[in-house]
Amino acid sequence: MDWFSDSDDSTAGFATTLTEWYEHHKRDLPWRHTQNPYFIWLSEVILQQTRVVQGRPYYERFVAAYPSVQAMANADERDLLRLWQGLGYYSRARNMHKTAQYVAGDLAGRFPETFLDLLKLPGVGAYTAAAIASFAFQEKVAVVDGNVYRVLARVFGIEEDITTTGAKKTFSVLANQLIQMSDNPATYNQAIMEFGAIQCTPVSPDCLLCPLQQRCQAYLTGRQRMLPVKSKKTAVRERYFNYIVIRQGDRIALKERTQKDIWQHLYDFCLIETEEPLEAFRELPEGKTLNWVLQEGILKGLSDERTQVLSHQKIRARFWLVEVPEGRKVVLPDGLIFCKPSETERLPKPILVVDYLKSLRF
DNA sequence: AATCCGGGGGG
DNA sequence: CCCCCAGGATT
Repeated sequence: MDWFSDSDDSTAGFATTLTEWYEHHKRDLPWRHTQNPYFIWLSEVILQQTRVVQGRPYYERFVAAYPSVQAMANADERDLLRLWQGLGYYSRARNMHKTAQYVAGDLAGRFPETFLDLLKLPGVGAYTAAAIASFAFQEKVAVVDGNVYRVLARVFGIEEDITTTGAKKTFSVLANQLIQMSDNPATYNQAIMEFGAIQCTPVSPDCLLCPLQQRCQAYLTGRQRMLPVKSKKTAVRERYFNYIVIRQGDRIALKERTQKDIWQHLYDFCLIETEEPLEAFRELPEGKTLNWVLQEGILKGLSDERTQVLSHQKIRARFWLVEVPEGRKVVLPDGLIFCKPSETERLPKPILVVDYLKSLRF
């Protein structure tokens, strides 16, 4: 399909209009004051599937903690994950560390400078490679993110399902045709994303004050709400987490999550997952060592159900607080280790666990 | 091509 | 309740 067929003039102004809009409406964001690829890369990884307001404070903390790619390469991965705590999609932090070590160790601290070379970095896909290539190195390659899908789908009236491979190709080709009309690819890329985030929002876009109103197919046909087309709804699976919080004195037993599951390499408590909710302490399945802990321990509390919703799962968790008398020699089940409060604080944990620990102090 | 991977905020 | 966010890796 040729999106330019009827009028070259109307689309020629697209990049210009967006760029002008951007100069008047852009937010003042810290990563917009640098062309250093390290900071650009850091901001883009943080902002993957993450709103600016949520990611920004993390960006500030990462810049302060790791002012250079060498500093990040030398960091302990656990500390990186701890700083990432609460952002989600934790493999991003681990891929970020791998890339930092590769750039610092094998490339003498110099980031790759082209889209194709950037694409080879762990955790850097088509979007992030385009962002770095254009923002840091002025390469004329279009970013295609959720904002771009929405803006292009509406302005050009594209009804392809954005979850399909064919549509991704369509949008990428169009976006790269459009960026050719701009003499400043970095600003243009920023502009179209900012426009999607502020003006052409998913629900109730501000069409009445939109500079593209009269050439927006969605507006002209009243289909803003229908575009972009996105078919697949994620199925959410329910899971029941029964946490045994073993405490002796001020120490609590924690365990690294190493299995192929959510929250990989984060720390939580002794976990017994069941197909159905458990209502009573005695219903817990018995493991040999755990059984001993439960026999010798004293049940100090059972929390109400807490839920944590993930993109594909809904976790329903209850916490059994079990106190083991001090001075008692305890053999903890599989992989659990007693941690002092300062150690516990230092380890990366799911928000579900962080919130429970906060409640324990009161 | 499908599925998985977090957490939060807005309507 | 629903949507989706400056996506990427794995299967």
